[in-house]
Amino acid sequence: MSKKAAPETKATEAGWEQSREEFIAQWGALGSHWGINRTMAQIHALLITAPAPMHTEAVMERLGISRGNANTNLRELIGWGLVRLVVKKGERREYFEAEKDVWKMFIIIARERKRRELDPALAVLRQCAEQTRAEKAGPGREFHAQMKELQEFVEFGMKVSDTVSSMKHASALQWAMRLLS
Amino acid sequence: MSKKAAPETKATEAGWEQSREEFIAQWGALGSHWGINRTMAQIHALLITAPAPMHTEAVMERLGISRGNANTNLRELIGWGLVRLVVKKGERREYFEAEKDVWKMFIIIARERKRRELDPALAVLRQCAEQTRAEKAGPGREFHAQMKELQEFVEFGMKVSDTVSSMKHASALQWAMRLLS
DNA sequence: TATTACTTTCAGATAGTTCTGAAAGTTGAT
DNA sequence: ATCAACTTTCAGAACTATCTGAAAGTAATA
Repeated sequence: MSKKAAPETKATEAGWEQSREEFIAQWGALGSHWGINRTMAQIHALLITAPAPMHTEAVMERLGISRGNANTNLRELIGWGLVRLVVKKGERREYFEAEKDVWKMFIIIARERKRRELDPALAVLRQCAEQTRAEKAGPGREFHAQMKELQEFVEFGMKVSDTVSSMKHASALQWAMRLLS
Repeated sequence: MSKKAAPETKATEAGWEQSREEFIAQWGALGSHWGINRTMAQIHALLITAPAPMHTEAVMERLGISRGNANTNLRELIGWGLVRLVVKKGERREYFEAEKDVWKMFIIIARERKRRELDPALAVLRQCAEQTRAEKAGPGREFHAQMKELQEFVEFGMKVSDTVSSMKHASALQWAMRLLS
């Protein structure tokens, strides 16, 4: 009875484990739409629903993926700050644990997406606006105006995003409540 | 002098056309990070900076892409509502024109992303929360709580997004200003 | 120093996405 | 009904992203 799995891990819980399976699979599929790769999203889903930290081997087995794949995507998740490395004393291998607080997750993802999607866009817009500043009339002027407008819009959006993501959950909630009412 | 291009289209404007080239190329590259395909983003960039509506042939030539590709992506852009079909009387072929208002563009994109990214996520969460409602204790209960929490968070975010994207530009601006100060 | 228990890397394989171009379809004019 | 001018479709080609697995790397222990 003590050879492989922990005593209560397999027998009792068919119920929620089945939902969990579903959640992992679907979350993975959604990852694609979110610009996150499928495996990474699946590992994330697996870890946020894990009752305890898991090691690489366990992740590999649970999702049926290769060691290389598991390793790369775990590192990537750590890079995002969505997963932490946990060392258990007396153990060599590394365990992984996901950030479970929803608001923190949201902020992390929002920041990262801003960095990857908005920052480079802004750079392009600024450059284009700059280069055409001298245009005095005609389509050149129009183009300049448009780049400028886009640039300002993006900058504005970024400010809003920064403000929100530096709020504590409670104050964000309060603020949003006011908006909705 | 009247055979092909409008009189001032080619001679004067090397300057802004070069920036425009840059904008189109970079915007296309960014499209990938945005979950939009490169060609679609390029066509969009081309059209929002076009002084006048363009037809398929012109788009193909300007971007060096095939007819099939141009056609498919133009339709897709129309599907998003980012591009309108324009018919010129006395002409058979279809011209295309992009929505240039930044706020309108933003709303269209926000709605579409919500539809593609949030709606399906919500469906998964609801289902998972529902299926584990009966869990009374242990990891199953934890899982249920987590799905519920995520579900509520997403629902809340959707409400905020709906509220914002039904605002007129001016009131959104005013609202955001208050937030930032 | 050698061994063991892990982690990391990366070349090539696989899977997924996008593009081409030619053929088929449509529409309006004659 | 036929034609010319366009638009749409789609099978296969080209490209891109992701994954595998085995080899190389690392670090603790004896």
